[in-house]
This record gives sequence, structure tokens and C-alpha cells, in this order.
Amino acid sequence: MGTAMTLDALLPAGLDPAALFQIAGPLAGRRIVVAMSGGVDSSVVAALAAASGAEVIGITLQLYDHGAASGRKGACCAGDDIRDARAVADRLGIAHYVFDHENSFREEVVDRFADEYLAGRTPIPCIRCNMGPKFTDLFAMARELGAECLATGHYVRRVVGAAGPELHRAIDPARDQSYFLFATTEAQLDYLRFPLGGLAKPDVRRIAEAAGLKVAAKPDSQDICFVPDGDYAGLVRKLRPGADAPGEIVHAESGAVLGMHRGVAGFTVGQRRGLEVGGQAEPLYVVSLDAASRRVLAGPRHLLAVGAALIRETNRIGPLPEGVPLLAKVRSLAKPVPVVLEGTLGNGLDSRIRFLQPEYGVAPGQAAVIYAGERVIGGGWIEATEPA
RNA sequence: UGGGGCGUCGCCAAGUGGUAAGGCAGCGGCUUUUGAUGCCGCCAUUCGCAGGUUCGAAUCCUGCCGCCCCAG
Repeated sequence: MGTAMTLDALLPAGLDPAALFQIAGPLAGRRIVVAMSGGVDSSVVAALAAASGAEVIGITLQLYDHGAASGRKGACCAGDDIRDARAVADRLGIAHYVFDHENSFREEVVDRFADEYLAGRTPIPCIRCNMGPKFTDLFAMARELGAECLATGHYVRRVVGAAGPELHRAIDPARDQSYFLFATTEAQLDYLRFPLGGLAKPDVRRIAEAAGLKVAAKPDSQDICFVPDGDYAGLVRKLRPGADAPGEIVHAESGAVLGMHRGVAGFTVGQRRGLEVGGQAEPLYVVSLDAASRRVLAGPRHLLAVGAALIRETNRIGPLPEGVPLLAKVRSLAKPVPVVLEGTLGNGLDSRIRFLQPEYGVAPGQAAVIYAGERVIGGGWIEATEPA
């Protein structure tokens, strides 16, 4: 059943197999739990774990309805993906459990997603999912199973420093997923392992092929897994009837009513396309959203310049470095920019970051993740912003 | 129904005899574990309608239609 393979046979030359799972001592007889989504990445983690000599248990969480997402490519943890994960586990000869967590996922992630949009904010369900189902529920299961660690397919590095484990960006900057993991607690990080953080995507696919996994060529996931067709507003409408209540699009400077929109959930601060307001000399961007009056304020780009942001529910991972310039990333695709931290970071407290240069498109509801070089210091949820 | 002005892509708007700029919006694509941004590409054989003048008109002439303003 299982394919006898060694780490050396799978890994690119020059990589230290022992470093992958960061477990001291021989792996034989030790247990590793792998969070398997059914995608290439976590499948490769399972393959690497299996080849390490440890006893591996793959766990897949069923997070949402199969039917609604069937046919969806590259999603995670629904019907087809669960089957893929099972197939990989069979191929590797490892145990595989599937747990139904639809209810908690709906409450912690999906409902929250809808409510955030209704409130005029721009949620990031992937982070809530990491915080809840992945790093809380799976975490508890892995512990109960007596595993040495919980390994996931995230592209991020766990680096053991003088003061304990640190979270670092992935080697491959284009693949880095550290933004989605800012809320990882120190206790979670202590137990988590991210074997792919030092690898490039092509290497991962090569390993998948070498291990004979059918998911080797499976498309990368994109968009939000539980939104079947990428129609966010449509899902919010389905979940929250009335979300399509129309409102005015108002010019942020003149106050003129420029047009009407079909629900505040269709917009995010910084957005340009989709306003359907023409006849302007320059492009108009969404400057702010007022859920109570259902008004969308739009204006020229300079109105988007933000000088500081209030962040809440902050988390800190490891000690705050001294004398090191901090960078903040306020959107998953945004570039990290220099900031000054005003206030404390961590323990769920409120804080504030001040941008050294005006930052554009800072949307409440998004995460502000703080870096010191390659290291993730922590971050918080953007609550409000101040003009530059 | 006196006088004046205007009618060019969904919107704004160049072009006043030489064979339709541009901006906004929209659409498509690239990028992407948030429909943001950004970038690339597409987007009026036709200028309110009908005639006329001319080698040739959106640009000149005539009529009609429709708006707007000022007067009564």
C-alpha cells in the first residue's frame, strides 16, 4: 500500500530533511498530524511527513456543503477535495480522518463574512478560518491524538529564535502566505509546522509528481473557497436578505449624488471598477462606506491617502524587535510599507500604526500585518483610518 | 411658436470642408488564499432626421424633430 520513499528522494538537493518538521530526535514512532485540504500543497506535506518515517495521520475538515461548491476548481475541503485528500492518503498509506465542521465554519467564518460586508467592511474569511477551524479545532484534535505537531501546507516559515519560535515569510515571496497567519498565537506556533515555507511552488509540484500524487497538477486555489463562483455580493444577498437594499453613491467632496448602487456589500474602500459612474474627468474610487445610511462615498484618488490606521484585536508573535524598522501590509496583495507602531501590540488590545508615506486603499475589516524584515511581528484588524 | 443657443459612443467632450481625439464608465485579459489597486487590450464606417452643395461634409445650405435660455 504505502510507497516506501525517503525524504532525500523527494527533496531538492541541499535541503535538510530534519529541518522540515523541526522535531528533535528520531521520527520513528512519533506521530504527525497533517491538515489535508485536498490540494497539492497539503498533500505534499503529507507525503513529506510519510517519508520522514513518522506515523502520519491526515485530517480533513468538511467545512461547507458539497453540492454548492461542486465543480468548483481549486477550492478547499468540500466534496471533490475531500475525495482528493482521501486518495492521497491512500496512496501514501497513511490514516485519514474527515470531520464535519460545517456548523462551526458557518458560524465563525461564513456568517461573520456576511455580517462584515453588511456593516460596510471588507472581511478576510481566510484568516478567520485559520484562527478557528484550522488552528483551534484541528489543533485540539492533533493534541488529543498525541501528535508531536500539526503540519499544514501554508507557505510560511517557522524559525526557532532565541526567544522561541518565530513566524517568517516564505522563501518564495510570490507564494508567501504570512499575511493570512498574523493571528497565530505563540502557543499555536509552538505546535505548528510549515514544511513548505522554504520551498518554491515548482519544487512542491515536482515532489507531488515524484510521490505519484494525482493532485500534482491540480490548479492552485484562489478566491474564497465557499463562494462557488466568486460572486461575493450574491452570497451575501443569499445569506442576508435585504443586503441588496439600494443606496446613493455620493461624491465625497461635493456631496453630489452621482448614482445608485445595489447594496453596500458590493464595495470595498479603494475600489475603482464597478461604480458605474461615468462622465468624470478622472477615475472615482470608493472612499468610504456608511452601512447605516447605505451610502457609498466616492472621490478622486487623493482622498484615499491614509496616514494612520486604528487596529484592534491585535496579536503579537514573539518579542517586539528594537531598533528595527517596521513594515505593515494592509491588504494581501499590497506591498509592505514602513510604519511606526503607536501603542502596544498583542493580547487583543487596540493599537495604531502610522504610515511614513500615505497608504492607499486601506479598508476597514482587512488585516494590517506587521513585519520586521522577514519576520511577522503580529498585526490586527483595521477598524478605522485617518486621512494623510 | 419673437429672439438666441444646442443636438458627436452609456456619460463628459475635441473636431468648422478632407475622410470621427481624449477622459469617465463598460467589457476582456494578466496578477491574486479578500471581486481592491495596478497593468495590457477592446469599445462610434459614424456625428438628431431628411434632402442639397461639393471630387469630398460631423463640419456649408434648406427643411423637419428634440432640448435649453431670454423675452412676451
